[in-house]
Amino acid sequence: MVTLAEVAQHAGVSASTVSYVLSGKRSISASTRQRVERSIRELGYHPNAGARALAGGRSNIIALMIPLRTDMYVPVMMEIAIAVATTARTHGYDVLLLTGEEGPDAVRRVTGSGLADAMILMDVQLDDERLPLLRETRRPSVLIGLPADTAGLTCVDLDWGAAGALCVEHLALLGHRDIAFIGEAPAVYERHTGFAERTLDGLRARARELGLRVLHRPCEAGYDALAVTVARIFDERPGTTGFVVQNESAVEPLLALLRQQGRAVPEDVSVLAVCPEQVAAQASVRLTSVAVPAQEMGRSAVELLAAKLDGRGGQEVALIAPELTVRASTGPAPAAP
Amino acid sequence: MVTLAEVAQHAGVSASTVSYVLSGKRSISASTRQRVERSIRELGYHPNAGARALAGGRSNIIALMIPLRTDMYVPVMMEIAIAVATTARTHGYDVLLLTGEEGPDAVRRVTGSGLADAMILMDVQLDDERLPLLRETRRPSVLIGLPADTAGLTCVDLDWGAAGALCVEHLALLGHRDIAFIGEAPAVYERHTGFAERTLDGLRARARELGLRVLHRPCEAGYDALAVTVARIFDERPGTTGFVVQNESAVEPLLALLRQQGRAVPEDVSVLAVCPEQVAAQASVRLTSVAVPAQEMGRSAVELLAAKLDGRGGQEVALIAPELTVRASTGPAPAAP
DNA sequence: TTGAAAGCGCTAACAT
DNA sequence: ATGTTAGCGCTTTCAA
Repeated sequence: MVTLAEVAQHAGVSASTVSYVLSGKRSISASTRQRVERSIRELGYHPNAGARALAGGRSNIIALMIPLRTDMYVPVMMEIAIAVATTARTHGYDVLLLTGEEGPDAVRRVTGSGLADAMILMDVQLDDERLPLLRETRRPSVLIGLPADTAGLTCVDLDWGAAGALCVEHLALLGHRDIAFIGEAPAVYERHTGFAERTLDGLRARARELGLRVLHRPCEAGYDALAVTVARIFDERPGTTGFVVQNESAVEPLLALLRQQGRAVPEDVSVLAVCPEQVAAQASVRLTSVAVPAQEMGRSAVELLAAKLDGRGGQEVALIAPELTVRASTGPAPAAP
Repeated sequence: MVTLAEVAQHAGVSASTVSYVLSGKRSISASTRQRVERSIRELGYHPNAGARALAGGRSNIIALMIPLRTDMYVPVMMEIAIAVATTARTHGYDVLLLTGEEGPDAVRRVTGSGLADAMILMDVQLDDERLPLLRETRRPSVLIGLPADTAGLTCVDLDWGAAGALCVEHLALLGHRDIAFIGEAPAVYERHTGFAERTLDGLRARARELGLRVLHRPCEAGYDALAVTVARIFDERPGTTGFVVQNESAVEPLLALLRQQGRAVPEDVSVLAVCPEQVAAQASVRLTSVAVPAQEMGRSAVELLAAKLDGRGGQEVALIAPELTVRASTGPAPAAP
C-alpha cells in the first residue's frame, strides 16, 4: 500500500506539501505540483480513507436511508438512490446505504461514529421517529419527503398537494364531475406517509372548490385487488368518468380492466396517473400524468446537503412544483346518458 | 464527541481494556466488563469509524456496485441491494453504494483507499472490464452474475441456463411445439449480459433436444414495442402456442394484448415468465413462472464475502437451482386446427 | 512557497 | 486479567 509519505519521498518534498497538493488548500508552485502529481500517478497512490477521516474529521460519506418495505414505488426509490449516488460523487462524496431496518438506531450509529458526515432520509412519516435525533445532532441532513413539522429541518419533495389539485383541475376542465382516486395500499395511509396524505388532501380540497365529487380508494398491489376496488367504485358511483391513480402497480391492471369492460379510454373514462414519466409513457395507453421527479429529488437532496456541508445554505423546504403532461388517456367527459 | 479514552477514565480502566471489551478479543472479568459497558451506555459512546479503520486496517464496509442503467429489472436490483444491506449488517458491515458510472475506476478507488474491505458487483458482463482489477487485488469480491471466465472469482447467480431449459421442458410436456421467447431489450444482449445470453442458450439447447421450435425476440420496454414484437411472432409462426417472457415490462402488455386479440390464456396460448415471484403472483393472470431469487442472491453474496473476510472459504461459483411454479397461465397446447 | 511535528481515536503487540 | 505504548496515514497548525 502506497502512503503519502512514500509519495513525498519519491517527489522529494515533505508530507504536508503532498497533502496540500491534494487538497488545494494552499498555493503550490507549478513545478512542485507537477512533480508531486507525477509521483502520485507513478506510484498509484490513493489516500487512505480511514486516515483522512480521522485526521480531517470528515469521512466524505453521505448516508442514505431507504425504506425496507417495497410495498410502493420501487422504481422511484431506485431512481432516487441512483441519482443520490451519482450526484454525491460529483461533490466528492460516497454514499452509504442504510435500510430502514435499524430505525432510529441507524441515525445514532452513523452520526455517533462519524461514519457519515450527513444523511438523507427517504420514506419520511408525518410523525417520524427519527426526527428528534436529527434535530439534536449537528450533522446536516435532508429529508426526501415532508414530515408534519418541518421546523429546523431541510426537506425536498414534490408538492404533492399541488399535484393532487392539478389532477382535479385537469379533469374538471374536461367536464368531469364524478372522479375516483385510486391510491396506494391501505398500509401506506395507515402509517401516515406524507406524500399519500398530502396528495389526497390537495385533491379533495380542490375538488370541493370546483364542486367535484371524489371517491378515494386505497388499493393493494395486483390485479385482483384493483378489480375489486374498481367494481366497488362503479357500484357506488356509476357516473364516475374520471380516475386518478397514484399506485404504480394499479395502472396497467386498471387499463386492462376498463378495456375488458368495454369502457374506452378516454372516450368513456379518463385516466390520470401520478407516476414516473417512464411509466406514463410506456403504459398500454399513453397516460396523461403528473410526473414524480425522482431524479430531481435525489439530485437536489444531495445539493442541499453539499451546501450545508460547505457552510452555505440553511434549513429550508424545497417543494418541487408538479407538472402535468397531457397524453392520450384523458378527454372530455362523455355526455350524461 | 465521546472517545474511548473518556470511557476508560469513566470506568476506571485502561483504553485497551475498553477496546477489548468491544472487540471480545481477550477475556475480561465480568465485573470490569459490566463497568465498561455501563460507562459506554452512560456516556453514549460510539467508536469512531475512521480511527477504527486506520488502526485496525479494515473499514467494515462492503462496496456494492449497482448498474447505472435502469433498462431492466429494477425491482430485482432493488431487492438485491436491500438484501445485501440487511445481511451485511447482521455480519457487522455497512454497505457503500457505487453506481456503474465510474466503471473500473471505482474499483481502483475503493480498494486503493481502503474505503471498503470487499466488494460485490452486479450487472456483470460476460467479458467485464472490471474483472482484471478484481483478480489483481487481494481484496475479496463476489460477483452477482457469471462472466465468461470465472477463474479465480467468486460468483453467485441463478442457473439461468437451467432456468431456460426448465421453461422449455414445462411447455414441451404440455404439448407445445412452437414457442416464442420474448427477451430483454436488444441492448442487453448487445452488451453480452450473462443472464440474458445464458437463459437463451439453455432454452435453445433444450428445445433442440426436445424438438421444439423457438423464436427469440428481444423487446424494448413499453406496450408498443411489445405489440410490434408479438405481431411479428404470429406473422412468422402462426402456430405459436407458448410464450416465455424474460422482460418484466413486457409481461402485463403481453397479457393485455393477447386478451385483446381474443387469445385466451392458457386455453389458446400459454405464457411462462422468468421474473420475481411478486410479479408473477400479481399479474392480471397468475403466471406460471421461474422465480428470480433476488433476495437469496443478495444474501448469499454477502455470506460468501463474509466467509472470505473471515478467512473461511475460497473462490467458488454458487449457482442457484431454478424453481418453476405452476400457476394459471400455462396449460395443454390446443389441438392443431 | 515549503517543512516539521503534533495530534486525530483506535488497535494490538508487548508487558506485567 | 489488565495496563502501557507504539503506531495506523493523514491534516493542519506553527515556523521558516
